[in-house]
Amino acid sequence: MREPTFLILTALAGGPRHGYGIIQEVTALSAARVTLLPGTLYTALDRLTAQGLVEPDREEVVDGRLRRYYRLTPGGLDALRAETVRLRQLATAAETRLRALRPRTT
Amino acid sequence: MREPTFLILTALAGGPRHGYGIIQEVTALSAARVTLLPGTLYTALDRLTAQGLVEPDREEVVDGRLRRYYRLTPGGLDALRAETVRLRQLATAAETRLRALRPRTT
DNA sequence: TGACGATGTATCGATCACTTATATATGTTG
DNA sequence: CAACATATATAAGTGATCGATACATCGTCA
Repeated sequence: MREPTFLILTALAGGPRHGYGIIQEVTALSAARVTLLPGTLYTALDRLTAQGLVEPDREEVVDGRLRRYYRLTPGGLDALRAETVRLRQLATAAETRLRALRPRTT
Repeated sequence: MREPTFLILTALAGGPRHGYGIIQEVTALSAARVTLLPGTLYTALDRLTAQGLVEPDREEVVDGRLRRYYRLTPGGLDALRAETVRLRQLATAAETRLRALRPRTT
């Protein structure tokens, strides 16, 4: 799973969101480091839906504009949990080696 | 940067390694979760060399077989550090949301 | 009123890292 | 002598993302 996909699932862990809302949420939770492009978002939502990690929630019309909401499935939540563990393990493994590289330089 | 690339840099943070040695190192530090394939490794080494993150170290012949060693460049070390911070932040952001999802279920 | 930017969804082509498969060669082990 | 570990290399294919474009509504500003 790549970064944009991971961030989409993370955003949806905060509750159902519509596409544009996910973009804003991802911008916020990544401290503006990642800005989802429409091409990435909507193809990812289709793919995640096909994989059963995400599902349509509801549709609303606000100010004449359609909002299509999505939510995490139980499987999507599991996938997010597993992926989070994986990322933390990767980070920890690298941090251990980086720390060993400068043993008390101070 | 994808997982295999990250693990290659992490392996090289432990000192210069030759290709096959990197494969073994990555298997070890990922707890056998990731097994680098030759196609992934050698194309990644070429790419990382072209990007200046890795450079040739030395060559040895052991038991009639060539070993081509690589080492991290200062830029490669910086990239690994930055990437590690990024992964840690991603994991932390997701963990925060996952924790909020079940507030003291016990 | 007319242009621009924010909101909102959609799709196509290109890129890039990775996978899969294959190739070649040597040393060790059964 | 066959199978496996060691060691490097490359070509074809896949899949997620990027970049670009498209279309429509609403609010703002000149």
